[in-house]
Amino acid sequence: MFSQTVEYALRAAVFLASKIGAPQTNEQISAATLVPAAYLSKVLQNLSRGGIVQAQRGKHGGFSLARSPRELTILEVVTAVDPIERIRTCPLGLKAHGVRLCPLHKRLDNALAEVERAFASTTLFEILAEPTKSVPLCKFPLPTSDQGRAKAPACRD
Amino acid sequence: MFSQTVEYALRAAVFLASKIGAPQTNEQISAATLVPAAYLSKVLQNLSRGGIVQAQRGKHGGFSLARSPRELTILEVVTAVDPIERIRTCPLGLKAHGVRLCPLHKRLDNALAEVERAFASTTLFEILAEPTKSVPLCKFPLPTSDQGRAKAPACRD
DNA sequence: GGATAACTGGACATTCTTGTCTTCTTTACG
DNA sequence: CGTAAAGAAGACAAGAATGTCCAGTTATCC
Repeated sequence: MFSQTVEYALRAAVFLASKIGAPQTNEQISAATLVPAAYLSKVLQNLSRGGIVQAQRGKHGGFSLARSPRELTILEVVTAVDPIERIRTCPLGLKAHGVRLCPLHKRLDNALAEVERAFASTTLFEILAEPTKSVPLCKFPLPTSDQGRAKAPACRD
Repeated sequence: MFSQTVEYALRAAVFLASKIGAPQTNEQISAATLVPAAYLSKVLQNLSRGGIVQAQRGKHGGFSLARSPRELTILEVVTAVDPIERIRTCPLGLKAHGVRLCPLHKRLDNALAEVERAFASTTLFEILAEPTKSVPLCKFPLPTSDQGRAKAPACRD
């Protein structure tokens, strides 16, 4: 139900959030997130236009998050590439319905609202900070011992 | 975020729910729901295969709900034409993630689960029974007086 | 049983999403 | 300044979703 583009954008954003201060090239992001490089560059362009990431051309260039992972939400990433379209007026174009949606569309819109709310309430930071055995984008599970727990393990880079 | 097909299927299902005992032809449903007739017939075929509606060929034929509106949920209609695909395994195909989704995909899947839950908890009957000024698929708002409140107003047919 | 009404199924067209490729521009570094 | 690294932009290809059309099949009625 979420588009491929949304999935790709989130992978890229989460990856960049784990690389603060170190711009990543399209190739590097592609390798880490398993998103086709040629398409990823389009997605990153949209994220750039949407103010989610910053692009730097030339040698030593690449993409980096434009804002702190602590304030960047899933919703903002999604909105930059494939905005959730709330149902604001009757899809049948019935004038009588206008702003007041019928019970059917009210429920559909409520579901959209709930998704929006959920996405708006999670930051990239939270996703990276969550203790889990499945580190985002990481091939290897966290060691169960507490060796190397000092910081999140570096993965796929 | 919901496909056109889902929107169309729900319109048709709600309409049929308001016409229990009276099969409606593809043309009638199309006229009432403003769904292109040629495409609607495909949607209805899927609803038929999914056991949501019953098709009757020949003169006086048409489509009718296969089950009671009181037990038919939005989710069942949606599932028949365009199932919500929950995220069950890591979309990157990382073996280490397997069944345990990473925090990112866990949240995406939670959103899907929430939509599923919301859809599963609403029946077609509830949608028709809800007191509102915007009757589903109906061109005209309910009269504010209580004349003609005996049953839901007939609309678009 | 013939005519008519209606769904069925398949072929086709159109549009949108996803994906690829090539050329251009910008930047850093020697 | 020249070269190489990198993103930007546009054209194009493939596939899926949406939409249209038509011939075939089934059911009812006279």
